Amino acid sequence: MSTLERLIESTRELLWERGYVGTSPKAIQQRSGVGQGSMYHHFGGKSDLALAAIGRSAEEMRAEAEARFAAPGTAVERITAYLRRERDVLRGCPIGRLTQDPDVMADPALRRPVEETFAWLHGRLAGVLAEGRDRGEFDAGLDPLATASAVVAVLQGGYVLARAAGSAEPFAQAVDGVLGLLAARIRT
Amino acid sequence: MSTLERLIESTRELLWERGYVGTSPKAIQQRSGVGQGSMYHHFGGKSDLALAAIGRSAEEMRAEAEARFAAPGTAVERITAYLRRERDVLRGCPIGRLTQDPDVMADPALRRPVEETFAWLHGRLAGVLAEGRDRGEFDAGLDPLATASAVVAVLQGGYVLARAAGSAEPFAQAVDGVLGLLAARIRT
DNA sequence: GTCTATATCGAGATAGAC
DNA sequence: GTCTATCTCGATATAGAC
Repeated sequence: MSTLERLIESTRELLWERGYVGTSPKAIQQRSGVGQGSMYHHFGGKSDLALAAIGRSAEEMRAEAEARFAAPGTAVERITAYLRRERDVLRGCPIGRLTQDPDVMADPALRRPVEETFAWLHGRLAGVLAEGRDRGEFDAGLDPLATASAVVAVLQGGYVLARAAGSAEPFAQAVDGVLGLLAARIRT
Repeated sequence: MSTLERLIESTRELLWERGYVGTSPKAIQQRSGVGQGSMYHHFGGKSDLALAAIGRSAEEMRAEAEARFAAPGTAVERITAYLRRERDVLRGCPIGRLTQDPDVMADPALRRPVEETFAWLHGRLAGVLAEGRDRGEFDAGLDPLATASAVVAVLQGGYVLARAAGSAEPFAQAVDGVLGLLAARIRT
């Protein structure tokens, strides 16, 4: 892996584990095995590194979601596949966790990818739900926008509950919970 | 307000705004107006202050929730009141945000109140849902444990979405979403 | 109880040699 | 491009006077 690549990946991991405030340039150098001078040659500083790392996480998150949304199947099947996809629950969401980082939210450049990723996700999920409703899979009273927000929130909140409990179980239970509620809206 | 009180309150606010890693003893002294020597006289250090502050937040969170759960009304009415209660959405949850703090989760003493608060909340909500189901308010297929997890997750995830968007709207939408799904399980 | 002085270490860079 | 030296602050205390 190239020096540049190792810097971005190490920053990504550290932001994921410790957040922006909790990540130091020195820690990035140690994890990547890249020297001080080299790091500052490739990047302007901590925020510059973070921008590259966040961009990559956002891209990956969208690709993972899109793969499920674009797959064949009913709306519920695709949403179920999205929610139940394999993931390291206790690690949490690399983008969602940044939301709690005051220095990230205070910097427009770092904040934009966070905002855009969730806006895209919400819109895409609402689209899948609207499509399902229009095809007659759901009863006509289902609200695609509100339901999409609830689904995304269950994911993000599921991570919180899992970390609080030190176990992936609350996450799985929360996902089961929304899917159970959603199943009741399927037209028979 | 007493010196001790000001220290705890200032720590509580700072943990809420900036997390444990992002809060320094100096910042606590400045916000509280308490001097260095005085602070270290009353508390052993940063983690000791945090323990007192977290304990207070946890207590408050439970009291706020219990007030809604113990009120008169149907299960859905009480859960609606809990979810729609007035709150400063963009500030987020003082306990949930700690979940993203590696130094909090690594310290058993700081972690315990976080874990216990969510365990209590989940159990209490599941109890309200089970009671509603047993009274015939819901259809018998409703799963109280999974639904309770989903409801708590929507709250915690709603904060994440709101902060990402810089607006309280996604939170309200997510709450509307679960309540809309839950409403469909009410026996007519 | 509260204050000021002092100490150690890491954060976050910049400078210039190689 | 990479390395080492150096710099300035702030984080997090401890010590001892008042």
